[in-house]
Formats: sequence, structure tokens, C-alpha cells
Amino acid sequence: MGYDDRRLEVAQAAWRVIIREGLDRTSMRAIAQELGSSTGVVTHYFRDKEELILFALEQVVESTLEAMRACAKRQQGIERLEQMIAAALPLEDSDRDDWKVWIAFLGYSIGRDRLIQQHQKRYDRIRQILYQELANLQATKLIRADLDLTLEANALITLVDGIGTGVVICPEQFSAEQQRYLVHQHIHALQA
Amino acid sequence: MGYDDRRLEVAQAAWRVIIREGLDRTSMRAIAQELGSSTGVVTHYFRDKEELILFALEQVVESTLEAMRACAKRQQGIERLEQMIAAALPLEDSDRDDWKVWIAFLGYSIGRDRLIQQHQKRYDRIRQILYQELANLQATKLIRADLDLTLEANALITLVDGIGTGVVICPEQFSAEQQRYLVHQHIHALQA
DNA sequence: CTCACATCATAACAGTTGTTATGTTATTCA
DNA sequence: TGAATAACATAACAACTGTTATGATGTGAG
Repeated sequence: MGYDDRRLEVAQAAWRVIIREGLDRTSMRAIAQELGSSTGVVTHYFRDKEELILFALEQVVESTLEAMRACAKRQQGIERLEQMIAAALPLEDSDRDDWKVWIAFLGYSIGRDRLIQQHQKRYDRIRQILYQELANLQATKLIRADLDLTLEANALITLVDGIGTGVVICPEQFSAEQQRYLVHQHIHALQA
Repeated sequence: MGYDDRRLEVAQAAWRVIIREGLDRTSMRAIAQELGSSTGVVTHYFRDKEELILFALEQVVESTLEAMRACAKRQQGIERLEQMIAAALPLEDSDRDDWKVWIAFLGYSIGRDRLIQQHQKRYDRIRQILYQELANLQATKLIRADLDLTLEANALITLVDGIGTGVVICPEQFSAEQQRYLVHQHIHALQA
């Protein structure tokens, strides 16, 4: 097992503690205990706590983006956009943990300008991906020509964000079918 | 100045620290300093830190619900629903602080089941209010008859939540007009 | 073998945390 | 006036925090 693998294990331990105990209770010692070792391991693979926390979040973000890209390759047209959005949703119970980490980190970022700026960059990336997708659909006349694509990309982000937080708080209110319905309803309104 | 007024002042001091420093850095001492007094004041008016934090959040929630109710009395029909939703949005810069507290608290609740349950109750209240509103509109045939009102109430909540978090992270991406447009677009799709 | 380095454990550091107890001062009321 | 209570200050408490230094163990290369 190489360096990067071990480093990932530490991050995953942190990941589990965040979900179970909350981000502000995720101490170096708690992570080490979750990993079944001492804090020496944690400090060996990460300079700071900040570096560790940031890395753990980045894993979540990248895996979701990867899932979106995977959908993009398998589908076409309106269907493709719909599946890409769906890939970011907590459709299954296991996906909910990713959203817990995301929301925990979002709240943690309030009052920390550096973290907020990093979030902005993440949103920029997603917005760009969605913009591209919408531009393709508009070029092929599958969605209305009068749409402000940047605005609509933001609208899709808010849709995903809203559903994500909704599911974390009230899971019983958002079944997978209901989530899909909300996305379908939204995208349907964009069609030409 | 009475007891409740002073108690509110303490909560507002906490409120400011949360926005400026973040919820996990909002210590008793930081609140006292923000208030310009000692921690004796804080402990005098609040049993716990938890009681204080919860009270501060409740102020935000109640003021938003009050703003929604105020809109409900001044308007009618579809316009009324639209204004009620708008009342919960961070249309002006000053409203953003409320959303910062809300999001900070949301993230803080991850891993704390008791807080999550309280959030569920808050969502239940809002969902009920919106359900009532939607039921009225459906009875007067202003929105489609085939709509699942509970689902649509949830959809409105996700819309507001999504915009709120979007504004906190990327304020420049969501002007007041754009926020109103998103709400208008969403509600328009419900019309009969 | 041996030296270097990666991996991890242990312990100590100074700082911060919420809570509590004990003061001190002001206000109210009989 | 005096006694009681509200309103605050101060200080101490143990528990916990991230960080750092130092030591131990293994492992692989020359």
C-alpha cells in the first residue's frame, strides 16, 4: 500500500468522523482513533488540520464531478443534462453522506473568507460545465433560444443544492422518484 | 430595559459573532466581548451555550416567517405566493446575514441528531404554510389540478434553500432581479 | 551489515473551551 | 432603612484543542 493510498485512508477516516460527530468535533485525535492508530499518522500525512479537511472535501467534490462526466459520455440531448443533474443528487441512502460532508463544510465556511472563495471556485467549475451543456442544447434547438444560459446554469445549481439540503434534513420527504420529478419538471420548462 | 430585551441583546451579539467568525468560533468569551461586557452576562441570561445558540437561530427563523405572513396579508392569488417566497430570499445585502446564520447552523447540525430533528420541525412548519397556500390556489383553479401539493411545497422550499446558499457563496451571481426571475419562472410553471 | 528514511507512537506544549462558584454592585420592595 | 434579589464581574476548573518535538520501529538500498 503506497503513500497516496494511506493518505486517502486517513482522509476517509476523517470523512466518517465528520458524518458521525460533525465537522467541529472532528479533532486530530478523533480521526486517529477512527483510523485505529495514533495522531502521529495524521500529522505525518497532512501538514495541517486544514489541509486534511480540505483534502477530504475535495474527494467528495471530485467523485461527484466524475459521476457527472461519466453520465455525459453515455447519454445525449436533454436526457444527458437530466442524467448529469441526477448524478449529483442523493438518490440513494449512501449518497446522503457525501451531502452531509458538503453541508457541514458549507456551514463551517461561514466567517472564513478563504473557504468561501474556494467554494466560489467549485461553483464556477460546475457552472461552466452546465453552461457548456446548455449551450449545446441551445445550439441544437432542444431548449428555448431566449434563455440566459448563465442564469439557467445557476438555476440548476440551486435546484441541486436545494434538493441536497432538503434530503439531509428530511430524507423521508424526498424519495428518488420525487427528486427525479423535480429535476424533470425544471428541465422540461426549458425545452423549446 | 427589561429582561427579555437584554436577553435579545445577548443573542444579537452572538448573532454578529457567528456571521463574522463562524459558529464554531463563537465562544462565550467572544460573545461577551462583542457585547462589551463579561461572560457573567451571557451565563446569566442563558443556561447553556446550546440554549443561546438555539435562541439566536430561532430569532432568524421567526423573523422570516413573520415577513412571509406579512406578505400573505397584503396580497392575493398567485402574486401572494410569489411575494411570500420573495420574503424569504436574500434580495438585499442585509438579508444575507440571516442566511449566513442559517447555513452556519445547518452545517453545525450535521452529526447532531437533536439539531437535525429541530430543523425537521422548522421545515414541517414552512411546508405546512406553503401547502395551505397552494391548496387555496388549487381550489380557486389558479394552479393545475394534477399537482401533488406536498411535493410542490417541498419544491418551493428547495428553491428558496438553493437560492439562499447560492447567494451566500456567490453573491454576484444572484441579483435581486435574477432571484425574482427564478421564483417567477418556477411558479409560472404551476399555473393552470 | 549499515545507513537513511519512511512510518508511526508518545508526550508535552500553550492556548482555548464551557461551566461553575464566588464575589460585588445596583435596584426593588416592604 | 433594611433586606432580598437581579445584574453583572472575576476567577478558577478540568477537559479539550492543534501543533511540535522526540523516540521507536521497520524497510529498503548501497
